[in-house]
Amino acid sequence: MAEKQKQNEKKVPPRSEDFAAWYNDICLRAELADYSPVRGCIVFRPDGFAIWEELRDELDRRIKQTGARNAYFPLFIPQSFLQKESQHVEGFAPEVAVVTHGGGKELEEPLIVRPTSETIIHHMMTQWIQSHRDLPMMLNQWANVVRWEMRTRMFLRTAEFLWQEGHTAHATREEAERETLTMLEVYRKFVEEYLAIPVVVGRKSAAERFPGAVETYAIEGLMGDGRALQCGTSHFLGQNFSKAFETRYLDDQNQLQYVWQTSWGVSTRLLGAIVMAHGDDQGLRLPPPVASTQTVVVPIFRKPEEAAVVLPAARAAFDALTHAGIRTRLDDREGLTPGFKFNDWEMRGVPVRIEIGPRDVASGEAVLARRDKSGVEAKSKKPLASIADSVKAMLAEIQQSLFAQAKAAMVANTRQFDDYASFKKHMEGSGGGGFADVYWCGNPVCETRIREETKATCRVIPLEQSGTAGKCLVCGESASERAYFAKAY
RNA sequence: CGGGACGUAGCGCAGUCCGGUAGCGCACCUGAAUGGGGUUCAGGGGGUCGCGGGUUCAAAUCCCGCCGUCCCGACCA
Repeated sequence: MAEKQKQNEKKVPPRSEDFAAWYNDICLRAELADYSPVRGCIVFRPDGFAIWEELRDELDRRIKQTGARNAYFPLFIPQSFLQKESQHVEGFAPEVAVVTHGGGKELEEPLIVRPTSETIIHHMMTQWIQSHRDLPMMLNQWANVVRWEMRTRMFLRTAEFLWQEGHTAHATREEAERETLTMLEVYRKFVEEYLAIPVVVGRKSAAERFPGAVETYAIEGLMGDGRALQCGTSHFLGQNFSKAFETRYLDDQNQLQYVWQTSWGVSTRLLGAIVMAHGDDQGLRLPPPVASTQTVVVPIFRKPEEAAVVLPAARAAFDALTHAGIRTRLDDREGLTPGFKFNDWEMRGVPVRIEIGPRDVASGEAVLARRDKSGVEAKSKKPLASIADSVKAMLAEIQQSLFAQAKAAMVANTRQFDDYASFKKHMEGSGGGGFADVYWCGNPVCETRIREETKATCRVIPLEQSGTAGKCLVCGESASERAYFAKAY
């Protein structure tokens, strides 16, 4: 009840007090999304969808640079397709939505609403691939998928979500493995550079692997509460699907061969990652590249004669910024105090706010307030004449600083443990606990014990290893690799 | 799917025990003043009390049934 009452107060609940309530409240208040009448589904409001659009456009460019091309496959998939790969069906069947009726009649074969598109895309690839000259085949699609989840959380887990799923087929194992890692690196760079969210990169344990994959790789971020969030995955599928779907080609020796495949994706979950990795007590803090409003101009005046000088100056600044390619808004709403507007735009995460009042017009300056800092550090005066240059430079600095802050938080929240008791004690505490960097022998029994006793799971086995061996945190047997464990979303 | 709570204005809630004119805060609309960090005052609009049935002169309130939502546990991008 206390949680509900907070939503009605003016102030955002402090992030540190109740992270879950804070997160929900921010998503709703900043108008990123709203609940829908359909259980488990959310509505993306314009401010939230704009972030997705910016992110999507940039990632789409980067994906195309690797040689993949976009296509679009149907939402409906024959139920029998899902059943062709045994691991795959086992993993997805429980959460699949099934269409049994259409046109007023029961369908001869039920259709599933795609939870992911491996099966239908591989089915089509089988038709399209005959020769080694048809390879590699690299496809990507931007689509919605449905997974019937029992528990949902805004952006992080919803019954329907938007994503990008890449599917590639290659002549050799080596080439497919290389593609898997290439895309993993595309995701790492994208999430770190564009969203300013630092991640750890690595391989998933067998238990966390994508159903049907030989190997799954992921990038994992750490959220503001110390819990981990999987931000993107890249799977090496081996020949599991090509054997199930008979996807074969004739090689240059005229021998029939099964193709080697990959799939990789990121979803609207990244919006949740942005909120949780950067947000603070005042609300959202958007990385400039994805902010639908990068800067807002707030004119300040009391009397009509002040408005007469301030408003034209504010409009001139707005025009200059817009012409410089900066996504700008002019907040000339009447009847709201400047203080209210400041708080409002801070809550919505706008990176730079520009205050223009009579004093500023007189001195030919404007007050710039940057969202990545607080207090006196956040405000500075800049000449109105070159406002666009100042804002542009500031946006770049903010991007760097948001990443640096998130990186520092991740480093501070990553701890090495070499005895199980202290690890367990640390993870048992309330809150996330951050990343635990530990030696693990690779035995699923040890992994299960950790999960059951601490709720932490193996997030990733980092690609970069020191090379030195140690003893497994749980069983004490020799372990050749370190793994990151954390409580995850 | 198991355990708990809840459903009354757009949102958050009181009223339910003990039946008797539908209430508060926020938001919204109008007006005036205010305006460099969440303004103030005045006036105003808005509800088949989740749905269906029953008891009663009378039901938000009591009884029965249904539906839905949220929280906690097992599975998941």
